Amino acid sequence: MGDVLRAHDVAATADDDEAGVWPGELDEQLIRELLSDDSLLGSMAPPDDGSERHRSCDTGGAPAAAPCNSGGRTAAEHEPLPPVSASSMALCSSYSGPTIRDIEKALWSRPYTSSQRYGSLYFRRYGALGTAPESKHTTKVRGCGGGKTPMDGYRWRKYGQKFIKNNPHPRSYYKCTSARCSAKKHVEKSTDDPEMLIVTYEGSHLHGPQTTTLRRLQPPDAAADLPGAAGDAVAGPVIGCSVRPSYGTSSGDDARQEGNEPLQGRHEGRRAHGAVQRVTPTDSLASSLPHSAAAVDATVLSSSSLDSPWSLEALLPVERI
DNA sequence: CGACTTTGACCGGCGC
DNA sequence: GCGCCGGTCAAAGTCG
Repeated sequence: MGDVLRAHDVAATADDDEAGVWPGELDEQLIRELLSDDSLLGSMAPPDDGSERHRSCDTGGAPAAAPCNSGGRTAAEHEPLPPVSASSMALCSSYSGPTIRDIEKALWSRPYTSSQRYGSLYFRRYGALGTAPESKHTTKVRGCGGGKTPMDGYRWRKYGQKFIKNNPHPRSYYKCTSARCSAKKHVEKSTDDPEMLIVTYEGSHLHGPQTTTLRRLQPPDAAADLPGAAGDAVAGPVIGCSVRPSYGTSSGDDARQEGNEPLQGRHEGRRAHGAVQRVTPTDSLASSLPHSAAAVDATVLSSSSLDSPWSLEALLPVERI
């Protein structure tokens, strides 16, 4: 992490001289605000052993959950963490999500150097929130049973769905629910193999993986035997397949929708533009009830993914496109 | 009631 | 200029 800090400091200094487009103070203030969020704090546990147990970004293909912007944990390392509540302690004690090392690696997996990254020209052109073209990446993941999308530790809000030309399956559009985070993704089934989902991430997260909101917590009976759901409530970010019924993160819901065939009759005529499909609550519920956990692809919820939910194994980029 | 999804409409880029 | 297409918006609906 020290490397990140150093790079950040150097870059900030350089930028202050040049244009002040990306002042370090602003950076840290922003991060500090983001980290002040309880849900985020819970997910930002201290590194455990710093070992190579988590290989989140080794491949450079961790787009799925890599908070690849803003120096991630920088401010938190500068500042002592605020006192944590008992619940936060509980969160941390059972936390098995990304470590600082993961975030660090994610940061350094970016295809540009620190000077490029913080260069004023770069930010003048693309803005400071990580929406540069370089931050767009596509991965191919295996859908969880029924075409469900593995959760990637972030909370997404669906804001659109559309049928794309030459693909019988709809593409769903998601934004990160975190305030000021510009990360987006869209998910669509592969035309070649409906079991495979093509997930395209655009922009970068300004924060670590997110827990779900307490309001959305699953009743114990429904979540108890579900690897992803069980960890959801107490163990930080959820990675893996969503088996949550109708609520939870959107990344699970997208799969819920995509697991159903489009309503041919109603929207066939306007597929190419604005075509949408409606999934009845009954269908979505049935397809995502606990029993479907048995259908979860073994490669998705491997033991390693349970140990380190934020690891890339859990994020399942079967193939980087 | 708030969070979230659905879905028709709208907008801008691009090729012809 | 026109039409196609992908991406986004926002009101309405859904759910617990």
